[in-house]
Amino acid sequence: MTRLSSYFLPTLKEPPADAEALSHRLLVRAGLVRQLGAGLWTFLPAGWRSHRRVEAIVRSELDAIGAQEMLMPVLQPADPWARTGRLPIQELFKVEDRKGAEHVLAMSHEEAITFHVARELRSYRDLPKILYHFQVKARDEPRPRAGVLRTREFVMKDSYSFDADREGLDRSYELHVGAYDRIFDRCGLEWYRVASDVGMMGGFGAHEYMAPCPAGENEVALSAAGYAANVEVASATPRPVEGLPSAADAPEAVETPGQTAIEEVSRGLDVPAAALLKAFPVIAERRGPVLVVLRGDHRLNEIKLANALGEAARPAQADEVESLFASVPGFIGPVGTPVAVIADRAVEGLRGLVAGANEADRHLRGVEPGRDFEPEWADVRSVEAGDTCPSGAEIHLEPAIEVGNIFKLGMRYSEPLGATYLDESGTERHVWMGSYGIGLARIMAAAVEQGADEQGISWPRALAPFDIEVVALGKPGEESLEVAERLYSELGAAGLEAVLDDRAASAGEKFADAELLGCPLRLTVGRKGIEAGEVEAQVRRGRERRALSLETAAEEAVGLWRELP
RNA sequence: CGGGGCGUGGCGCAGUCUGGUAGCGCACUCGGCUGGGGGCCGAGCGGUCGCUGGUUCAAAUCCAGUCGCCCCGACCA
Repeated sequence: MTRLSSYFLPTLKEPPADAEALSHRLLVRAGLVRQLGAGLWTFLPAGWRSHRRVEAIVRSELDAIGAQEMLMPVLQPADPWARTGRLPIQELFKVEDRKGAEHVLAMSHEEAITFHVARELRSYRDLPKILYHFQVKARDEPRPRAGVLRTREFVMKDSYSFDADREGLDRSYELHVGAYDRIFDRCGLEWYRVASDVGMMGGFGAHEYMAPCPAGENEVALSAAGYAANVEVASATPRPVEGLPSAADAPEAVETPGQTAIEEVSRGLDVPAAALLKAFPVIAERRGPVLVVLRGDHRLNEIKLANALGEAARPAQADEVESLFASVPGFIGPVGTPVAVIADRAVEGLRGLVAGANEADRHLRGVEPGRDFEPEWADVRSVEAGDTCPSGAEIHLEPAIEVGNIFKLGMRYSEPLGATYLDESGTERHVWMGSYGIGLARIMAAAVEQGADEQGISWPRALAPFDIEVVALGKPGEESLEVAERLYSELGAAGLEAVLDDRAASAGEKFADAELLGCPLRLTVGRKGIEAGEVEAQVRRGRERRALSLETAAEEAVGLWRELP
């Protein structure tokens, strides 16, 4: 019997002063987690129960798609990391053993799993395989933050798929899509699967699972029509420009002394910011100088630009603007520029625009893309609230936390680590891989953020540390404790995990702590209730109360519990 | 890595500017009352003032260094 009188659940009236994020404050206050160092967190008994519930859900859905659980070490020899080129990663913890041999603390397990697969899987008959484990990941984060949301050590479920060809990888990926959708549904989260950037690793496709919450580090673009994308890659139709100046036969120079900012030129010439052409001089790694042109009220999205260029680019320095772009910082524009121009699609078809004249204190008006300069068109701007999605619905932006990701790796690891197999014709081929991660603590934190109210946490039924909290009121020795214990046992017999508040504390303290801990259902047993033949039930979410009959309280409570979210 | 802030009983804070007996609330212990929304009375326990060095008759307070933690940004394979 789990009794609060002896359970290690140190609740706090006030959150630690340095806690800002809601989940951080509440997980600490409710006695679920404690900090050991920057980005290093201990899960106390009740917090670990929640964590394990998440784990159990993840495990059951992965097992259901035929994935096989295993376990790989955190401490690993550095050599495979050197071979895949990941050794220089800043976030990778490096350690030496007593002999001076280089090791790492794994931040993920592609190297380890591929190492094994390369040795053990030889034939197309051995494929496909999906392998996974729950393991601590170590990352030397430049900036841990927000409690358990971004830490230097955390438990992740990561699975890896191994297939003979691209079609096989697609199938393994789709299996994970299904499993992940079910996992986040079962966890009771509001979530979105969004297309994501494949990043510097390349790869063949990736999605992120995002849970909207105020402490989220990412931003997702959502629409009522079901559009969902990470702003890193989101694409949308811009709001039309209002008050565009009339078109001209040819660009005409105007004096704009000292007006280097969009806002200043807009005011000086009395045209909307959207009628300006914003020009970003960048230096691409291989292509060299490129002038990127956007609508004046839009922002450049560096990730989309890198994807459009097919390589990374950096902003040009002031001296480079003069030497390479033959222009003047603040007055740079696409008309007459000696370098290649990439223009955002939002300016396609617009006329009567204003652009920098590539001379100090002058702009051009009446500019028309396609006539006055010939750009390469690309979608390189950041979407913003008020844009419309492909189905025509308005887009809004929300902060969200990434709770999972799925990634088509291809042969990124099987090549350097020599993971090959012989196909039906006896030809040696590389294995096609995918990797799929889920952060367990982040699911907890997201659930807390999404469900909390003024009183504290309100867990989704599937993740609560306990299904039901039974509160026994009255002085020690009174009948209510006996009744509460009986109720606890009946709930256990019915398959629910309860916790009993048998502490010698006042009713107010017990209620406050129960609402802080956030179990979905609270049953209160007190003298008055017993005399009236009743037990009070309070649903945590909404805090609605109702009376249950003393005799059938357990049975009624189980029924009530099953209806909860 | 750039910017900002904070380290004083378990938690939240005051005291630092202007050097002179370390304080408050909560928590905790004991006794009593109360017993359906953090209740009341009384008596207690508990602090190397992050650390090191310096200045001074005297340092939580001034100076130098250092460590730790938080927030914003950058970064986030």
